[in-house]
Amino acid sequence: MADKYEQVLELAKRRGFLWNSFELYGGTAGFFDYGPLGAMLKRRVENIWRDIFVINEGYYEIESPTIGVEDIFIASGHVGGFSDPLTECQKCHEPFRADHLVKDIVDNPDTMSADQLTEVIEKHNIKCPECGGKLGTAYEFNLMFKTAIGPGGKRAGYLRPETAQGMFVDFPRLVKFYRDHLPFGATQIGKAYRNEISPRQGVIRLREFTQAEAEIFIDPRDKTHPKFKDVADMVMNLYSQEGQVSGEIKKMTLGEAVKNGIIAHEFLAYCLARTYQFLVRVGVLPDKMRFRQHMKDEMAHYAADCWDAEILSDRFGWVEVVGIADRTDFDLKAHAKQSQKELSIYVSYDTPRKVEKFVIKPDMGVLGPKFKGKAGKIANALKALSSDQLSGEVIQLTIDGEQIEINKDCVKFETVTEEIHGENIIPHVIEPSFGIDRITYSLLEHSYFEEDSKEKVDDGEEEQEEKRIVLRLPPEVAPVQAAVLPLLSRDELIIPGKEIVEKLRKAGILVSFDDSGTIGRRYRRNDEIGTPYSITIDYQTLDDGTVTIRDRDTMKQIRTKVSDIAGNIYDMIYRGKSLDFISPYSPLGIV
RNA sequence: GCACCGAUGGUCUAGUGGCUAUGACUUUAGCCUUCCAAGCUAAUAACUCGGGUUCAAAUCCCGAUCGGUGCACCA
Repeated sequence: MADKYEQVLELAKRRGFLWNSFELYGGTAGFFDYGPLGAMLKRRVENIWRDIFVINEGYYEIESPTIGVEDIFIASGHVGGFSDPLTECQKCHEPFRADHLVKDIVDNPDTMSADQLTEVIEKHNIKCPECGGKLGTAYEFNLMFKTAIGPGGKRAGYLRPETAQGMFVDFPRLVKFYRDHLPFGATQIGKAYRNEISPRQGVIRLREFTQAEAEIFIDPRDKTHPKFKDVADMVMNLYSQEGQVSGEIKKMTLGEAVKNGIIAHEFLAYCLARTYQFLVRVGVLPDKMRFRQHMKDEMAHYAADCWDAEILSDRFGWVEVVGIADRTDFDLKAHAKQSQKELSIYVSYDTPRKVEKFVIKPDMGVLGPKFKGKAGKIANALKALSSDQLSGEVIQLTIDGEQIEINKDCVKFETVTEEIHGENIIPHVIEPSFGIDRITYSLLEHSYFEEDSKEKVDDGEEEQEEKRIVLRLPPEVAPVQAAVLPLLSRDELIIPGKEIVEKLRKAGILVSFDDSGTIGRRYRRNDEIGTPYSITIDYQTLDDGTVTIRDRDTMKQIRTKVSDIAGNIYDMIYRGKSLDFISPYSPLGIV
């Protein structure tokens, strides 16, 4: 029994959406090509993402290299944490974590190299816990693809396992670009790479995949969102930590969810809303979508809250397609530590704070000439003293082992009240991270419909049902936006058809032309790839300059003037107008 | 990575240790055709790869690759 995945993938393969990569050479698991229609579809999905996050939210897109230097991934934890030392039983071939096997024997197995672990295993004669067989040499399996930068292989480079680090690394530049104001965000759409041990599930788990990520830097003291009120009434399927215990998905508004503490704060909830809008706009069915909160033990230790957008797929069940996390200041702190640079931003207080401060002012006019080269050190030593120590007639100091006496006249001190206007803080990061490939696949699956066509052919003995395959893609993401079809394959219809093609192309519409076979067949061919509108040229076109536009989903047709079609098609694709809102052409001016 | 199952034109599939390896759909060219795939004529196109057994292998055996399923893995 063919399931939907099989049906969708068969269509995707046949019509040029998705192909297994390197098929010519036998293929390799974990890699997919986007064919002509798939690449266009994916690009349109990405552009809608840009429209929402870059244009509307104002989080500019950057582009950083797909190869990163080692320091980045030491800081991010991918070099250490993204790999595990494995050892395999030689007899039953079961793999085990080498460090786990020796943890009762040595103190810090997780800091040991694979060679050291092998040594320990051999010395203590550790056997396979499953079958008692001999264990093989331990090796590190890191999920990052490693390469060498430059000749000699001295400098390690890694293909990035996520795009996020690019935004973190550029943080100081971004702060300047956004002129020292929080919140701000930067986004990136690009490839990431993970050398999965055994990728399965087709396009769901890839070794090379496209991420669209936003890193939004916010003030940790204020996690509200100015536009939250616009989305507070949106109803979502929320599968919270509690809900997962009781197995209950709750429909509720985002306003309620924040108020009841189910979602940690407004900013995160706002990101959920935008994610929902994005997914629906590209063609994911709202009923087959939910937001699942990470359980406490599932969440990274530093994360304040984390929600995944999940999409229901026929074969794979609920598939994570987006992760939305409050990563706090973890990433910036990690890079600050690794790079030895301060990664913070100055923020002003609403009202300046008054702080009492004890100020010591050594009189350099006296100290300088008297102590010459030592004057600087003496001044610093004086500044470190407390008011008690400064209160005597003579102050005793030890500088470089030498006793020095300073007259109290040489140093002034006082308590002053200072106004502090702000401070350097490390922003928190809200990170919505989208798996574009999974989303693209999901919307294909959600758009895929097989319909029984109304006519059944009675073939004498057996009755055959004719089915129509339709991809009900939102017009905005459909790769081919309109098809121009002469009713009959005759020059007098083909020539005006080709003129219409040119006209639509000039209007920026991706259009195909097809004059082969019967008209019905051509409609079906276009239904199958999701072309939303078909324009048919018939003999009336020659008389009065009108054509019909056929709607993919309803199969309804409407007649309109050739001079109007570019505008009409554009409005229907990009402005959400439906066929019903196009005024039909009538020679008498009567509708 | 382990175990089990599978792999035949673009798609779905028939088949057998032995002549030019089925069929349907698709596609292409042409005919026909005034609106929803099924008319006519023709054409293109396949046994996953490597090794072995054999006079002969797409078929049997072994291995690899890819795909599916279960286990492990999925920061």
